[in-house]
Amino acid sequence: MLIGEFAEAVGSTKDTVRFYTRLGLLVAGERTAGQRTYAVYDEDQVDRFVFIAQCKALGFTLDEIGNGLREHEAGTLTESRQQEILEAKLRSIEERIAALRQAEKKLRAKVERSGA
Amino acid sequence: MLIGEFAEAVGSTKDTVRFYTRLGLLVAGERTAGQRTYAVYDEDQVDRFVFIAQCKALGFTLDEIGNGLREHEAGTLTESRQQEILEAKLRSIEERIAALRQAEKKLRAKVERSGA
DNA sequence: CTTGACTGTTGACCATGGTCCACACCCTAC
DNA sequence: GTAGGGTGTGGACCATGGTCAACAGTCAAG
Repeated sequence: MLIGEFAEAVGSTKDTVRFYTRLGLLVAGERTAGQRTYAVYDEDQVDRFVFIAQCKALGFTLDEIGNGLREHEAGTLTESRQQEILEAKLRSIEERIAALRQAEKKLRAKVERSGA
Repeated sequence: MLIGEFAEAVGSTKDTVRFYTRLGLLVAGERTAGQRTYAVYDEDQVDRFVFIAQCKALGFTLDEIGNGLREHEAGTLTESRQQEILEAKLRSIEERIAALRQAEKKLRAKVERSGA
């Protein structure tokens, strides 16, 4: 399908799809028409887009997702490697939570001081 | 003092100080020399910079800090207003923590699924 | 009088994840 | 043949918080 239909199918926009394609997160086929070529996306790319969206929801950046997909393509994305990546992200999330908690604690102290 | 000394005093860089000054977070005096004027910072600005740094550590953006400082200058930054701002930030921090926790939960589920 | 240190202005650049715009081409329907 | 809808490319632009580089003026020391 062409980009418009694809974007519609995954609930995104053509611009975002082009952006992901430029980043190599999605792979488009080509259809020539006159002197022009149009990008064509198949069902695999729909799955891929859904996967990307899920990873994003888990806190991965597009860059990290791209690396993961490349590892997958290269065949180096073993179970243990996946485990490793997930756990690393888990740790970084925990770190961010801890940092926010620190700020929260300080804020609470301030609120109590000025509110008391 | 001139910008270099000031930046040194607050443990920052000249570029950052200029950046904050452009944003109106810091206010510089002027000293003319020849056809040029140099920015001059006094002790008040040191305190101000320290305050900004503390706010940043609490999770406020420079924009929010600027608004707070302007309210302070306008005399509308009452105790209750401060309380309000701190509590709003507290809420937004809690929201972010909750969002990260969601991601964490999903990640843990994934880790356990693939690890089991 | 020249060198070096300091400063100012302007504007580009970094990452992040897009969004939007103009311009040009393609195909179909009328 | 022309309008309308779709598409592609290139580039600008948004927020966020700076960072860096080029160019030019100032000032003190040697």
